[in-house]
Order: sequence, then C-alpha cells, then structure tokens
Amino acid sequence: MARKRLTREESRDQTNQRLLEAAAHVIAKKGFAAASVEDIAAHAGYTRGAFYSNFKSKSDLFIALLSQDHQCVQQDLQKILDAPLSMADMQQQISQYYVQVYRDEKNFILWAEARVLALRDAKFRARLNAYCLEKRDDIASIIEQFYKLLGTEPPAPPKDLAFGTMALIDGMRFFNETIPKELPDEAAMRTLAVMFNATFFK
Amino acid sequence: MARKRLTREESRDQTNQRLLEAAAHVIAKKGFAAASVEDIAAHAGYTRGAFYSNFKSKSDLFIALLSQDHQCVQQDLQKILDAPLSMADMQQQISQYYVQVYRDEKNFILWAEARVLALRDAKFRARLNAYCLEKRDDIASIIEQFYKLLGTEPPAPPKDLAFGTMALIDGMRFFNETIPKELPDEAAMRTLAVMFNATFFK
DNA sequence: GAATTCAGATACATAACTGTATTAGAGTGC
DNA sequence: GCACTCTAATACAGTTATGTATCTGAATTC
Repeated sequence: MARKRLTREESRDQTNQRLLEAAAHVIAKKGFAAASVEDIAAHAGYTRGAFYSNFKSKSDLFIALLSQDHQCVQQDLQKILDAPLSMADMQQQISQYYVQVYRDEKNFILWAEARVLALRDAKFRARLNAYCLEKRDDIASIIEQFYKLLGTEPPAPPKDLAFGTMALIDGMRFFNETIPKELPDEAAMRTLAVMFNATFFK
Repeated sequence: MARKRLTREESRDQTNQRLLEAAAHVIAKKGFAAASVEDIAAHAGYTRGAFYSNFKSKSDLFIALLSQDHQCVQQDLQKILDAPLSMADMQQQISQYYVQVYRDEKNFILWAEARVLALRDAKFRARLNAYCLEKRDDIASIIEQFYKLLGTEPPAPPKDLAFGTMALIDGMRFFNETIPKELPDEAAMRTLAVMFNATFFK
C-alpha cells in the first residue's frame, strides 16, 4: 500500500479538508463555543499550529465550513428545482426538499448552531442571511412558476410564502429531531403536505 | 430612603431572583457556553460564592430560568386560550399568540439557545420537550374545539397541526428577528394569516 | 445578649484555552 | 545536492475559567 507522496498544495488541501471535517464533528458534538481550536485540530490529527496556519480563527473556519456545506446543498437542491414543474409533483418536491435540506443530523445541528450565533454576531448574521436569501429566492421562483402555470394569483407575495415554506420545514424538522417519538417522520411529512397543499392549492 | 432590613429568606429570594435576571441578560448576550458563572454573579452584583450557594451549576440555573419564563408565558397564553372561541377570532388569536410567545427579543434568544442545547444535552432535552408538549397540547385543544364548532373533520391530527402551528410561528419569528429588512412584522403576520387560514378554513 | 446558623465573600489549587514566536522537516527550484 | 520556502510542531507567556474550602458578618434563637 504505497502512500502517494503529496505535493505541497495537495497536502495543504488535505489538511484543510480534514480540519473542516473535524470541525463539523466537534462543533456538532460540543457546540461552537465549547469546541476549542485544540479539540478540532487534535480530532483531525494535527496540532494547533496546523490550525492557525490554515485559518485565521475559529469563526473563520466555521464560516468556511458552512459556506462549503451551503454550496453543496444548493447544488443538490438545484436539481430538484430545475426539474420542470407540474402541479402534481409540487407536493413531492416539497417532501424531497424537506429530506434534503439537511442531509443528516450533524448538518442540521451545525446550522441550528449557526443560526443562534447569528442572533448575536453581525458577521455571522450577514453570511447566514445571504445563504438564507439565496434559498428563499429559489423557492420563491418555484412558487411564482407554479402560479403562472396555474393561471391564478398567489395568496401572498411569493417571497413571503417562501419564508413561510422554509419556516415550516425548519420548524418541523426541529420537532422531529428533538421529539421524534411525538412527531415521527411520517407525521411530519404528512402535516407538511396538508399545510402546503392548503396554502398553495386553496 | 430607609432600606428595609431583610429577613434571611427575603434576602435569599432576592439574590436568587437577581441571579436569574442577570443570567437571562448575560446568556442572551453571550450565549450559554460563553457566559461564565463569574459573569453572571458579577452582573447581579455578587461573587461566585453567592452563585454556588444558590445553584448547583450553570445548567441548573438556566433550567430554573427557563422554567420560570415558561410558567409565566403559559399563564399569559392561557388567557388567550380560555377566551371562548368563535371562528372569526381564530386568526386574531394566532397573531396574538405570535406576538406573545416570546415577549421580547431577549426571551426569544434564550429559548433559541435552549433549543440548540437540547439537541446535545439529554437533560435539557427532556425539560424542553415537556414544555413544548404542554404548548402543543394547548394548541391542539383549541384546534379540536375549533373543528367541533365547525362541525367538520380536521385535515390532520390536531396534535400534528399544533406542531405545524408552532413550527411556522417559531420559524417566521426567527426570520423576522434575523432579517427584519426582508421580513418585516407586517409581512410575517400577513403570511402567517394566509397559511393558517388556508390550512384551517380550507 | 450570647450562641448558632446561614448567605455570601475570599482564597486557593487547578485546569484549559488562546495566540504568537520560534523551530524542524519535508517539498521545490536551480 | 544545496539553498529556499512552506507546512505543521513545539515552546511559551498570559488569560480566564472551574469548584471547593474556609472565613465573616448579619439574622435568628433562646
């Protein structure tokens, strides 16, 4: 099993990526504030030296992490959104969205953490708001497209309805994550479907 | 201005209350993890000694704080919920609920923080879930009452619809709090009204 | 009013984290 | 293969937190 000798750039990228992965893990587990730079570096198999040589600060790293995840998710979602829309799959699209926005529990926790951070930290808030608005606009454009197809007027500005959609999805996901016994997957999905059907097909 | 001489119990209660208020302030400002016991005690005008003589730990204090706020909010909400229901005020009740669940920004942040903590800490989760279910059941019972009045079947189990209601309200509040420019109060309320009307009056 | 008890202050012993400055060692270019 | 340049390790100095153990003074009890 000959290990390839890495060039500087490859090696640096590898370290960078490992630090990001470690950060995702440690932050999801302990929370952003409680996750020390040392923790993260050690979990990636490095020391603090490596950390500071790759990132300016812990915030910096977290933003890089979120940014990477956001790009990744947006790409996946784009596929859903790009598919030509028929009224029948609206509902299916929504549940697909629900499933895909946060790929797994870890990512969900990461973004929940980030949102809370954003309440306090203006720099974070600016970043997250940008991502949030990207998503909102994507969804708003689906909604517009949908009502054009339907030939009727939307019951509220599409952008606001998009916020509503995101709010509902995020909120239900939260309950589903913290009280799965009371709100299992199927119940969450069914309720989402009922509420979205009602508001969009009314 | 003669200051009343306090009995031991009065004095202790006062300290306790001051620590709780200080904690609310400091935790909302810095976050639970970053708020040190020293911070909190100092902000209340005491030293750490006072803190440890009143609470077992920081978690302990936070739970006491949340518990107190929950009781308080539940009382207020009970008044809304106890008012006899007519179909016409359903919508008004909901926007009143929206306004009252978190009395101000500070409380909103506190609960957001708590929810994230709950994702990691089982003890916290148990507490918050209990509060959450109390609210859900209150809302579910309004919904039931409402459909009885209407003489029709609800489109989904009232308890699930209640989760949906809470999810939507919390989620919208979050956007309204972090991107007020994009989702001002009126837009948030109007969208909530549209979505709730659709699902409940469909 | 002396003895006691309890709230809260102070002192202490540790532990952990931060960021920088310096150093070692492995890629790179001539 | 020698000088150089970068990545990551190490050493260091300083800060901030934790919880306990002990002490003090004001309330309480008799």
